[in-house]
Amino acid sequence: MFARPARKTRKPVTMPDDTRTKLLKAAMKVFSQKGYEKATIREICREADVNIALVNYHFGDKAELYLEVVRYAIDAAAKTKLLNRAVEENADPCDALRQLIRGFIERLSETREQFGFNLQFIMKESTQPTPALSQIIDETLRPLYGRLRSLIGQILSLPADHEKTKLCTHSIMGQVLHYALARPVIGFLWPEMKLTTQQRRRVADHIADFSLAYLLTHRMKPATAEPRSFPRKKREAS
Amino acid sequence: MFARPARKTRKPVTMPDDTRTKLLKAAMKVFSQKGYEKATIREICREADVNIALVNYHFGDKAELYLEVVRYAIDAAAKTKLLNRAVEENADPCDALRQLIRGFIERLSETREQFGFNLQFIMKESTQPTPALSQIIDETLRPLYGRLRSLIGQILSLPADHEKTKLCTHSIMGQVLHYALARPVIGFLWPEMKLTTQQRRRVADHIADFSLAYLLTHRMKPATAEPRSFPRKKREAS
DNA sequence: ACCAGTTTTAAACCCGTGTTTAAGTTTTGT
DNA sequence: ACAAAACTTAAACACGGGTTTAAAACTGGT
Repeated sequence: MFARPARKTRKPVTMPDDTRTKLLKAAMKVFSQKGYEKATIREICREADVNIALVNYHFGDKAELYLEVVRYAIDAAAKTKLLNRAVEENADPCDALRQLIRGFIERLSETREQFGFNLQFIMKESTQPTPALSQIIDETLRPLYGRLRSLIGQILSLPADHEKTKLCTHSIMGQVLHYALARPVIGFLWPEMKLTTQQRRRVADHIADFSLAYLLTHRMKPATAEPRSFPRKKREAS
Repeated sequence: MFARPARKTRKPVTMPDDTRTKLLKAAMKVFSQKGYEKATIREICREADVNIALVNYHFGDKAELYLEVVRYAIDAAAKTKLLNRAVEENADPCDALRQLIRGFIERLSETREQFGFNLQFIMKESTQPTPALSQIIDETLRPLYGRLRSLIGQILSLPADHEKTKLCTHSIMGQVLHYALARPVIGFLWPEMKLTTQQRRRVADHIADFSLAYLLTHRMKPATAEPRSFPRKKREAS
């Protein structure tokens, strides 16, 4: 409401260690578990074993702490280039797509890992966007979306921003996100379905098969003549 | 904490009209827009043009009001048998599936309509389940899930509880829910994409085409010999 | 007209939230 | 060694949430 007490020492001279990062880690954990709204700064501070006032001292307010956590997570995510590699290493766009889906699902699933839940993060806010949402999307989801689109465009022999390309892209994203987002619902409907490592792989391959069935039969220029039967269970090392 | 002032007149002798239903309608609206947590009793009462204390007088507390709203919505949903009709009226399971997807997307999209957002309701809770979730799923989502599964099982010539059947079912549900759930995300990635009535239809048909491509080429018994080319843009009256 | 029961009202209550204060303690530069 | 800056602490503050109260207004029956 009124002016904040002029304490804006963003980056102190000391090592960027101790309290600030303790808070970041704790916040990361709590935010990802509870979501922005339900996460309380008291719990974060308890988790970090730190005084309540310190989050305001170091970050200003809850929203800025959240943004900082997001940046932190994004940074960590940028280092795991799994998804990019999938595209670069595979000449065949179909293989790249399959790989991309696998990596995506892997990332979405490993919630407990230290840097695994970036995207889960994103989606948790998706039904009621936070101010951070647009930034998150800009910095992580949009490039991935573009990559996916150009890949699918390749397969379809269509431009990346063609409507059909986009529809297909969202069809695939929808399937992938479903398993990450609606887990509780799936749990009720399909109790035996635990997302173990193997099953994740099965699910990913299913999504790839399911989607390629359409993509391969709807390419615009059937360059290699007739729509050949699909390489359904084309397994390969990750 | 301690005993509630013994006012439990669930159904008064007077017509079940006025205040109680005003509250139900308002609560339905607000809950569906904001979700359980962020919806405030004060806003609901303001919306219903009614005193704050009345929700506690008529329903006990917020949770019971919520449950009552859920029951109300389920009841309303049961009356609109759009989805069931889609199955009964179409001999061809593919047509039934397309119709089902259309109806599903329609239901999910028309948030403003009086009884449109039952399912939106459900999904909003899916990332952070409320106590009501299990009941909702049992009473509405599960039968729909079963219907979808048996339909897909028919197309695939597989039992309804075969793993592949389930995977395909979730693939389709994933796509459909994606457009309802992750709307904000889609909005960022694809700003031109407004879900108008026509575009909803396009999306629904795309999902149907996209999914049938796989289903029709992976039936177990290719009863009618070769996998015939798909009836891609098979429009028909709703 | 009166009364008992039901419904409504305005005002509070209690609690948890994010935030701030004012005073302490530690660290740092000189 | 000493002062200034950085950091930490315990305690409050302000606000909004759900809930409750006690009294007023409204019924319907006799």
